[in-house]
Amino acid sequence: MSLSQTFQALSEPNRQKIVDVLKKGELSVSEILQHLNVTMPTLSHHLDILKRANLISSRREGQQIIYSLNLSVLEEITEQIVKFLTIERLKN
Amino acid sequence: MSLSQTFQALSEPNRQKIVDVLKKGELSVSEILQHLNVTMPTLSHHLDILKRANLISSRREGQQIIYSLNLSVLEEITEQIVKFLTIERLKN
DNA sequence: TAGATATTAAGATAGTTGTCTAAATATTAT
DNA sequence: ATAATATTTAGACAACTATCTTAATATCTA
Repeated sequence: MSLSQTFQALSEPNRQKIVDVLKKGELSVSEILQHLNVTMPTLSHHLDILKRANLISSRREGQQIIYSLNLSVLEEITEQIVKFLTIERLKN
Repeated sequence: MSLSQTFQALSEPNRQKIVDVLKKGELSVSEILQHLNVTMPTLSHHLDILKRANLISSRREGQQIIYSLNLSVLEEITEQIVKFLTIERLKN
């Protein structure tokens, strides 16, 4: 999973919102939809992008598909980003 | 400066490379160019995007324009991103 | 097995992005 | 002043993205 793909996945406001609402716990597609101003197919598309970036996972539960954050992946990504954005300088 | 704009600025591989080479110190446009496979105008465009995202600054030095990272901004952004990607959970 | 509910897939379209070439601007040196 | 060097601006274009409507698929319930 490349850092570019991660940044790209997170660069869209709706997708940031999805990550944000999933922090509180897993949700079905319909539940996520209530937090956004897009149609179901558009949401589905965004979920697909986040899934390909390995940021979220889904499982079927009866009629519904439940999405949740990949917590361990998020931790790794956070580390990677910190490493990328941190400049090693001489300490005084 | 929004988190979306930051992510968007950093989602392009050439721009990541620019940030990366500037970690070692400030460079002129021509010097940065040597690390990338694009034309000068394309590089100029990417520098503009990074500048608008407040990630880099430029100053003229004679015939050259010298670019450098905005270190304090990078630190703030890192904090923001960590905050965004970190999920507060109950500790056992 | 129908009908209802939930989600994804397909196809179209407008807007955005990355790239280039050519031209303009700014500084230095002759 | 003119020419040379360094960088940005303008304009064009192909590729990509976000969005929608319509259609297809999957599951549950009666």
